[in-house]
Amino acid sequence: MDDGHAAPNQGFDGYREYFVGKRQLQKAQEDQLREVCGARPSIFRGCRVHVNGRTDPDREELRREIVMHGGTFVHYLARPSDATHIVAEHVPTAKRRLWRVCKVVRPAWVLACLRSGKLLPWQPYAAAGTEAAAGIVASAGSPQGPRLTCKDPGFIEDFFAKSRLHHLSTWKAALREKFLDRYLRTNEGALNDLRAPPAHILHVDFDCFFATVSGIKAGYQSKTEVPLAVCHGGSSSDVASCNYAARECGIRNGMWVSKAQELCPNLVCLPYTYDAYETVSNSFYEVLEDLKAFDAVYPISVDEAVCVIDRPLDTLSCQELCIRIRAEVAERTGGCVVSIGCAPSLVLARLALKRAKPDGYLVCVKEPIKGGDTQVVSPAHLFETCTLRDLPGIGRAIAEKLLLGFTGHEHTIAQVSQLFSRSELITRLGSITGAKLADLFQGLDDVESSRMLRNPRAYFARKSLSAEINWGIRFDSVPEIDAFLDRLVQYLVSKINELCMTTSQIVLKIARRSSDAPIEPPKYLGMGDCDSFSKSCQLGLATNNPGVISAEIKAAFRMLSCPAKELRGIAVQFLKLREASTSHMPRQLRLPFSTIKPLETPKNRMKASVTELPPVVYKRATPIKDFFERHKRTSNSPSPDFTHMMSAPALCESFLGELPTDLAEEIRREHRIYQKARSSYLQSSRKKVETGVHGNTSEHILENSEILGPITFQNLTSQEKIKSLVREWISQTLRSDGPNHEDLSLFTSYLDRLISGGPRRLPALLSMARLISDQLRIHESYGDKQSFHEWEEYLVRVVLVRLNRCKQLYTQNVEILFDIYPQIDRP
DNA sequence: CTTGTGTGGTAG
DNA sequence: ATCGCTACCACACAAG
Repeated sequence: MDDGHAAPNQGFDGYREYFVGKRQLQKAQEDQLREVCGARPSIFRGCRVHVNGRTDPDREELRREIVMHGGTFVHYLARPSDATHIVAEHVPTAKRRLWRVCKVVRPAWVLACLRSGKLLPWQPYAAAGTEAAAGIVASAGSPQGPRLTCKDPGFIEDFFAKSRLHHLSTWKAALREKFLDRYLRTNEGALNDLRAPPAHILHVDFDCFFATVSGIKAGYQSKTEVPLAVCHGGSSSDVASCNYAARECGIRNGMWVSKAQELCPNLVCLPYTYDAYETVSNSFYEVLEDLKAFDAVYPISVDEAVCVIDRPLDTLSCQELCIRIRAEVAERTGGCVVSIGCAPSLVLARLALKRAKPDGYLVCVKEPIKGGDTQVVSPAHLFETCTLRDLPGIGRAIAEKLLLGFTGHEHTIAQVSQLFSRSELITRLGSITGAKLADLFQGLDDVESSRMLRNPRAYFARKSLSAEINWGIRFDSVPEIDAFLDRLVQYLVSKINELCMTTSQIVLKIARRSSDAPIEPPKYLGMGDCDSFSKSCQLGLATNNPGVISAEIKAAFRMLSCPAKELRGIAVQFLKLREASTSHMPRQLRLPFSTIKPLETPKNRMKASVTELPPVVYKRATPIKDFFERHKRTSNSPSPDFTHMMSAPALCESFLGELPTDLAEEIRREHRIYQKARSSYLQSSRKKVETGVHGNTSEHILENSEILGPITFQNLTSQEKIKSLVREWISQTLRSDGPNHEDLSLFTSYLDRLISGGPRRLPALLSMARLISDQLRIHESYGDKQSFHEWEEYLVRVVLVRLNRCKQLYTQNVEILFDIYPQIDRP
């Protein structure tokens, strides 16, 4: 095809002659080649090799190597059996059936044979599109186990292991943590005190990172002409990354493989190679470190960093540095290409990087010498050549708000900045976004980005932790979802424990199929068009306790009233993170006061004010968006009726007795969770009434304490007898179904009467809290898990909250550490 | 005015 | 088949 010299321009009659003549010429060339280098090992003896389509290395080079190493080159493949091996980057769809039994290999096979000096098995090099290639991928991935669904226990881990976006997020978080760790220990790798804007900023970024690295791993050169894409497979899988050869055909990241293959039938799909991405990324950051050229290196992502030089440097030195970085990275990463934008601000560096790609660098200076190097440009040049969307933080939605009907890719920054004044931007986009864009138009960094340079400690510090899954979510019933939520919470709790932190606000976010979306979207197991809803929940106390968190999340799911079958996505977020404990003891909850040691010295007072709990405020349960409207919308669906359950005081046990055991069990389980949702509503509204009516609660209670007699529980007055009753009650219910809700209310009201009894009743209250905690500790490894969680929740949400409230009423500056489950170790 | 919740957007 | 994550900011709105 592309055979150096074009076919002679002759008539139809001449073709046969031409081909015969050409074949003789080729034969002669090959004989000559063999003579010239006869001493080479005959690796390909007996092989008849045909090369199909565009390859890398190209057809001529492959031919030379095959012939020189004893093989026969088959120029024209009349029948598949004419060749023993077919070399191709991929199998064209048209040939797939014809070549089904052929050995179709990638050029990498030839290279590998040459390297090892012998004929290698062809199967590992099977070209994309062959059955052998599919077989290799499938068997290499997982050992043919049954595919996991979202109902299976290992689903979350399995999904995350394969999700590119999960990996990107995880890597980013790890890099930030690593940066912070080093910065806090040594102040190394960051600027000490950045008063003035730094002199030079280099934004360094790999060209199509995944595609290049996966390509190299599959035997392609980093700048191959072969169009490559990284994806999981099939037609509705996403192109995670494609190389520039593929982009020339119009293929874009995020596009579906089916669309990409329409645009470019030659496209070669490569599997993800997450390990290799990590390895290359590590080398990348090592290069930046080893260069010792920067005052700071800030991680942006696995394949992207911002390097800062805080001293004046002439333009030529900047260029030399860019060239050096590119060369070093290529050398240390098997040929990967990074592009670089160098400028006096983050925005300009970013724009310069955009224009530098692919495979280049660009230095932006205020006044470049006219007619000088093309790698040096002015800010104005960047504004005239970059589009609105190239600006950081300007995505689809914002661009469309400004340019109705356009995506923001059609207009240059210079054009758009002419169209809008600062105040117009603020009117259209809001005060902060508008002002930010106005600043960006001037080449000034926005506040948020420059915070990274000015205060990296705050910028990189983690403020939340979350996990979400919006693929493969297909449930039939709420208990299945409960089990999933339990696992998701467990996953997050192990993460938060690794961080040695606790959370006091959690959020459940769900995606629910839009009413006009089909049950099954075009993407296999995808979420399709969804509405999203969220419910947040204040915990009152910071905790890492999976039982407490799980119960809240499950209750929150009820509040969102989404029918199980409509659920398409689930997210759980931990907000308001705090350091777990200053004493490094696992799973301690701080209680508000102590009978052991009141703190009085000024020194202790100081300490107490630092570790003091935030005041516990019972939040009003806020009505969620369109709650009743949505409930109405779903009330004729099979989902349980939330408001009905809210008002139902108890289950009729005799009725339940008539039902099959598993069904009755399911109903009881449902009921328990609705009771939780209900009780949190009742408590919060009662609190609202109390604080609303009595301005000064403490005075009122102290007054009452004068007229109250002995405080009883179940007609018992003796503290010891009450305690042994409660001990028995807890121990029994832990081994069975958990505490009865009515019983809990009675006990709570006893606790409340103790509180109203004034400060002298506090030891009794504290002693009850200890008793519950002790019982939980004793029974933790036996008994029913669900019951345990219920008692645990009661302790944290009801008892501890009351103790905390008392602290505000009666005592100040007193604290103890209340060790609830000391035997549980944290990693 | 401040505060908090729920929703939406963006980046890599 | 296919793996549509996650941290963080900003806004609208409601409630005090």
